[in-house]
Amino acid sequence: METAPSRLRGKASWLINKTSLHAHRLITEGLSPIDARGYHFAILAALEEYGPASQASLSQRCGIDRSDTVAMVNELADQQLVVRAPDPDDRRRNVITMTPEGRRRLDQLDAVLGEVQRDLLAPLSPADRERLVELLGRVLDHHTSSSR
Amino acid sequence: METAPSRLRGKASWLINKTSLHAHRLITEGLSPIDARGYHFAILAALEEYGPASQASLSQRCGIDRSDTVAMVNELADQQLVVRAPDPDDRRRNVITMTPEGRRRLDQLDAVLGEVQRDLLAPLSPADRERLVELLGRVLDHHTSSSR
DNA sequence: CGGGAATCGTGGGTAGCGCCAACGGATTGG
DNA sequence: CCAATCCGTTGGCGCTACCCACGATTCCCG
Repeated sequence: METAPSRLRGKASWLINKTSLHAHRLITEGLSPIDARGYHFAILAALEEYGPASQASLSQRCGIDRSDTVAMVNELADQQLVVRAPDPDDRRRNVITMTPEGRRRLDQLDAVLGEVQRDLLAPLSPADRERLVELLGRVLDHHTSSSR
Repeated sequence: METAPSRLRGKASWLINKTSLHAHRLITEGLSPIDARGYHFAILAALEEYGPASQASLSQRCGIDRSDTVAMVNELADQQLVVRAPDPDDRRRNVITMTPEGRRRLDQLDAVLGEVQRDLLAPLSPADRERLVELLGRVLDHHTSSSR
């Protein structure tokens, strides 16, 4: 196999993009057999951590576009993992609530994604994995706080 | 600002995907004003490091699909940064050669992308940036060697 | 209290990226 | 010499992340 140019290998943006592709592939491979996708996990996780919420706050918390959130909530509602009801206090809003099935589904997705993390970070020691997560978290915090 | 669910923040795949998006945004913002794109840099870098090459070896080295390489070489050739000529030794192949303008362009793109790296990794110390690049490099090596 | 600004859900559309299928021309290997 | 392979090229697909526009609702302020 021919090696990648060292100028590329040294660019963090290149490494991140390529790694992101691998991660994305692993995720869809792991999730599509059980008819799920990454966004489902994000939304369920937000519901579990913060309780019932409007679609707007879900999309803001998960970094998903409002339009796309509609589709995700549709899918989750179709699978009875979530209930969408108009908010009596503010009739512009929908209140999205996780069902018990949704709660179970969240655990299932978390297990699958945990497996994916292990595959993805296979060559790294536990300490190195933590270090990577910490570094990326710092980068992400910086960019999401400065842009908002 | 509402915080992302901790279940998401702990997943390396999520952090990587989000960071990749920021990187991608910074890159296109930096490159589109000068009518360039990330792939251009990749191909020029490969040509500089390994000399004239066929499109097939370029796409393999850069991890770009053969189809997309055609378009990229078209764009680079339109801008006189690269010359495409049939290979007399193997008439299936084209030999792609970087022009002096291409060489200069490579330096320009490298400068812009260097700036992007600085913006992207702004919150990290030089040592941390190196660490991040090293960790991602290990991950990437593992996945590209095991799949090929 | 009234009306303009902002918010929410929703539908529609767009652009780029990564990928695959297929083909004709050329070369290689058995 | 025939089959398998390689190379460049075209065309198309699916997904993701966006953006805009719209009606309905609520908020804010004069």
